[in-house]
Amino acid sequence: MTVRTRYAPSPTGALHIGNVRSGLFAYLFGRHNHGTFILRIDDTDRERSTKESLDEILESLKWLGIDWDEGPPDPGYFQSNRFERYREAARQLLREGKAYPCYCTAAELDAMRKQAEREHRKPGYDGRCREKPFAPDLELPAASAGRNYTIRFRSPHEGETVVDDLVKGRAVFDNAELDDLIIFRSDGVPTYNFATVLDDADFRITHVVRGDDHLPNTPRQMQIFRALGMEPPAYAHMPMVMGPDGTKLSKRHGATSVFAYREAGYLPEALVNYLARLGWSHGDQEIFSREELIDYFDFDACGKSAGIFNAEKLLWLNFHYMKERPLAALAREVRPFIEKRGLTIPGDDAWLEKMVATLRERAKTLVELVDFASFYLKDEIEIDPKAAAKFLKPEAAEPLAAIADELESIGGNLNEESVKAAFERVMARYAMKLGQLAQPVRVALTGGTVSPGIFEVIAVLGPSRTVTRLRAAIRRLQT
RNA sequence: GUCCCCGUCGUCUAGCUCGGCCUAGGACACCGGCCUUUCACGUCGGUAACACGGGUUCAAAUCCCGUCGGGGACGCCA
Repeated sequence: MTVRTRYAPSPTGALHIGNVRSGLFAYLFGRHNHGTFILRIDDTDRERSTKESLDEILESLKWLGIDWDEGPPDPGYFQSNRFERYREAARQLLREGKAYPCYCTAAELDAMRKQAEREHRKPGYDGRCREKPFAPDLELPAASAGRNYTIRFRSPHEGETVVDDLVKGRAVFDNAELDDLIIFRSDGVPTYNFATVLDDADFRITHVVRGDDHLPNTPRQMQIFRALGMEPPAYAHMPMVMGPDGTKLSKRHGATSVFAYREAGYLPEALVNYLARLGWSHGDQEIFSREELIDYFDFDACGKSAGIFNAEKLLWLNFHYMKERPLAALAREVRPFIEKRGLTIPGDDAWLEKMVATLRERAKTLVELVDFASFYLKDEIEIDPKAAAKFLKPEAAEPLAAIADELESIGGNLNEESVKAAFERVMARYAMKLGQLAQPVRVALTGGTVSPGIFEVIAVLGPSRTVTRLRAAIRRLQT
């Protein structure tokens, strides 16, 4: 049997990193088994579904490198195009007496829930319309017809439903606990639990991989499968991702969308590696290529407990992947972040690569790298007054002038080696240590006391900007 | 409240299936040393956990029971 897995996001908002992790696991399991990975769009809620969020979801998945074998743009993979199929299935259940109309109003249901809560029972539907007679060829509700009833699934009350979960193990639900859920709303729209079952059935999904917040839905979905005369697929419920406060990760925990991480200068490999490693492991290994992830992925190696999202570890992984990227590729990634700030790059690709090379071990994200790069990119630098007070003192003027002259005469032959030689000559002349000369130069060239190695900085900056800045600093300390 | 799930360093985890190799390993973070022109990188070292209580056993992080704690679900949302 060929494995078929699916990911079924709702286009009602940004693609959330907690949510996309379930998709990643479904993808990895599918690929690991040389199966088919399907993307399906759960857009039954037409009110909240938007084209924008659909586009964002698709683009986020592509950015992460999660590619699907079946799905959009094929219209057959949108729930909104499958309504007739859901209606047909609902009519079948009605004919067979496995579903029934419910005429309760929202207010009645609400009162029912409150009552149950008072009596310390599970709030749920009490089945008051369950035994009312109805015509087996009853029309389905429709918004246009204004039919004021819903269709409920007649859930078996006897026995129990067993979920043999691939991650969690066996979970047993007493059928008496499961109330009759609505499968069709009064406006003629099928509900999630019903549409999902039909989709999983029709697309011949063999393994449903999703977050464990869906575990309580599973016995209900299994019952619907059986009522429809089909066997349910296998289920794998992944533990959820929590925020630092230990509750379900949500917007109030800060950046949670895939786009937000892309904009913050993260590399997709880092996010994928992090998400995969949260809740799954392969011995002591921390770094995984996509191929390794696919090779090693297995539900047996998935943990059962929820994990807290740790931004620091993601940062460390991102740093790792930035160092690992070939320089030219990293420079290409950096470019748009520079442009986004309205800065221009004063050199060609080779220059940009040299610049990036000096910064890549000092930045954990692309954004941070560009933050550090501003002294390379701007014509006018701002000198930190505290740094100036400490290093740009009158006695620095002479050596600074000397190094400026040296560098000016090197001119076009300037490189790390020739800069180093120039520094050594000046240090010898004034009997200085490298630190005594390097710090004032650093402040003059970068505006602060922290930067890449001073020889590299000068080599990247080039003779003319270097000399200009040195002389500006000399003028500054003389006034 | 009811049902379901979960419980190893602050965090992610290895070990738990088949009890002894665990004076519990790795990673992030943190602290300290080294390297050093600053900051980083790197490198070396350190602090830090089997939720608790009962069993079973010669022996339990590993098996059983209970307690406590955390999370999730209880919608004409998905």
